[in-house]
Amino acid sequence: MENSAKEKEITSKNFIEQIIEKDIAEGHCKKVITRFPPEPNGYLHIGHAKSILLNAGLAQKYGGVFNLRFDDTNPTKEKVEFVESIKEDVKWLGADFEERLFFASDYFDQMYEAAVKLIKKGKAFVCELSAEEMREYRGTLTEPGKDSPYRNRSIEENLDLFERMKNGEFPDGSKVLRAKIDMASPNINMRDPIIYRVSRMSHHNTGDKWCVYPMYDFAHPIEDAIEGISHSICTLEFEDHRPLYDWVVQEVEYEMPPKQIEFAKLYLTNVITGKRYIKKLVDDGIVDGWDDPRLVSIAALRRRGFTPESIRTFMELVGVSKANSSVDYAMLEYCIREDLKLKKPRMLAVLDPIKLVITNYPEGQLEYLDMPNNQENEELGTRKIPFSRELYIDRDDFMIEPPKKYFRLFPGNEVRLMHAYFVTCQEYITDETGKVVEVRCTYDPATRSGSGFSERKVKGTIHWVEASTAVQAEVRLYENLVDEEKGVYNEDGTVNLNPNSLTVLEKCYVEPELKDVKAYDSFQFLRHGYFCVDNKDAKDGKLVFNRIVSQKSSYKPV
RNA sequence: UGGGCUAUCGCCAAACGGUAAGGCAACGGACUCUGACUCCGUCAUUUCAAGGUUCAAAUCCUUGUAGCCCAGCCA
Repeated sequence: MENSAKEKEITSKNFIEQIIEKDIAEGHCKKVITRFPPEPNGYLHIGHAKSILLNAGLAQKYGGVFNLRFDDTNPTKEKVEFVESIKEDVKWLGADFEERLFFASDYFDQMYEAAVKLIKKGKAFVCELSAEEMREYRGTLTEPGKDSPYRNRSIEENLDLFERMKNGEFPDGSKVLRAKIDMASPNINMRDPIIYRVSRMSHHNTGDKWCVYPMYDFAHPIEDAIEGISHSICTLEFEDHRPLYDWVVQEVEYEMPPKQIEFAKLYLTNVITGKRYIKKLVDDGIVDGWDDPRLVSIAALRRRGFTPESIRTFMELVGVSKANSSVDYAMLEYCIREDLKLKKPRMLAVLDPIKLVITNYPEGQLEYLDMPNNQENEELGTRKIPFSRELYIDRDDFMIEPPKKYFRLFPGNEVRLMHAYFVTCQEYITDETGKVVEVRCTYDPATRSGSGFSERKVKGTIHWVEASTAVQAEVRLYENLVDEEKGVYNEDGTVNLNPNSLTVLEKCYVEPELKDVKAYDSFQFLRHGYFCVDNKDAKDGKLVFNRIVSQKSSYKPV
């Protein structure tokens, strides 16, 4: 098959690709090696997905490799359960790290040696200032700091002290190892930064072997250098750390040192990404855990029914730059519609049912009609759908007094029942409150779908399910978790919640074909949008569908 | 008020001194057994602002303005 003209390619190169290509051209980089280096201290969200797919994509594009490395240098915050969930999410996104799964903690020996090397070069010293003193000596944003009184210890003393720190001879927080750089630097990160701290704590990977743990600024460049990372891609807030990164790789004397490149994080409009806010929502029972479909953790997106493909496309559309920006959620919705459109079967589902009785259809008769699974993709084949005298239709497909340009059912009007017959509304029945409970129609047998009938046309086509064979299901509709009008956060730091972020429809009817669906199966429900079987709640026998995204509609009732 | 970074359509984002790509959204219209999809059309005489250099500036220079990040023994 030829690529159709609609296949558009992004031809421009982002700034990182330009840097990499220049490095390759100038011989600074033999092989492109990238990495995603999460700290295993929480669940991944869509922001991480950008970094994962960026790094993995770059490696693939330039024939290099991509590593997954856990940056586990601070045992106080890390847990093995996060290691597992992160591995799962990265794989699900399709970022292939193959066997290259690494842990920063596996490099602790090398980092320790590197620290010793710095001490021997006179570039690091053991400091005994307390945390508060350290802060005072550091200076401020506008004033330089001053040298630690411990800065000029002899190399021998530093070596001895550092070894004893490692051996656990000193309590937590009593001593640190600091790089000797410049207390007057306008860049606070260069004011003799701490590179090792004492923490006599058990580590999830190395157990009780270590009593000292390296700081990020020291550990990270070494991790990158050990793995031969060519381009160490991180977010903007680390820009100020780059001089220190470069200092470390230079002083530890790595050949072909990695190059740090920063890009802007992904923000989405009207979503909550802050860990502490989400935690509060979970604790308060407002959302159903970290994988609540209204959230944008990878687990939530998966449960909601987003596909890895759609997220990859999204990241390509969003692009990479250094400008802080917030991408419209509609772009994500576009990507999932685009991905599912031709791949998924289009099914009949009635979310808010009213009964429709065809008075001139033989009682007790059940016929099966042919319906394509997806009219735009014949490969998905066809199926048989049952039809009889009694059906369900959606409440908003009938109106007693229709406004102008309403094409669906109303008294006296004829419409097509999708893939079935034309029906004309003769009367309707209401309950004591005036609510419509039943619509009574007559049908024209000559108008059967596929029969080639063309005597007359109808303006509206509505969807339906056969009443006796229909399967009951629960459908959950999601809206933004936050109130768009008011903005995400209040002045007091609380979140402006949208009270209608979740609508549960418990009495929906879907066609019998959907009886045996599996978790993560997804479908288009005609007129309603795309839906995914809930993998969590579907387990206890209930048939639960999450709406991934609604169908677009240009019809605006007046 | 020290340092670093950023500013191009409602939202992303190209353009690298040669006369403002593209996508999302929106809005018209055609088509339609989904008011969907598809198709066709509209949508920045101007790039945060003001000056300057140049035959030519979003791109270079100057001076401003706005936003983000940095003073963890977190990453």
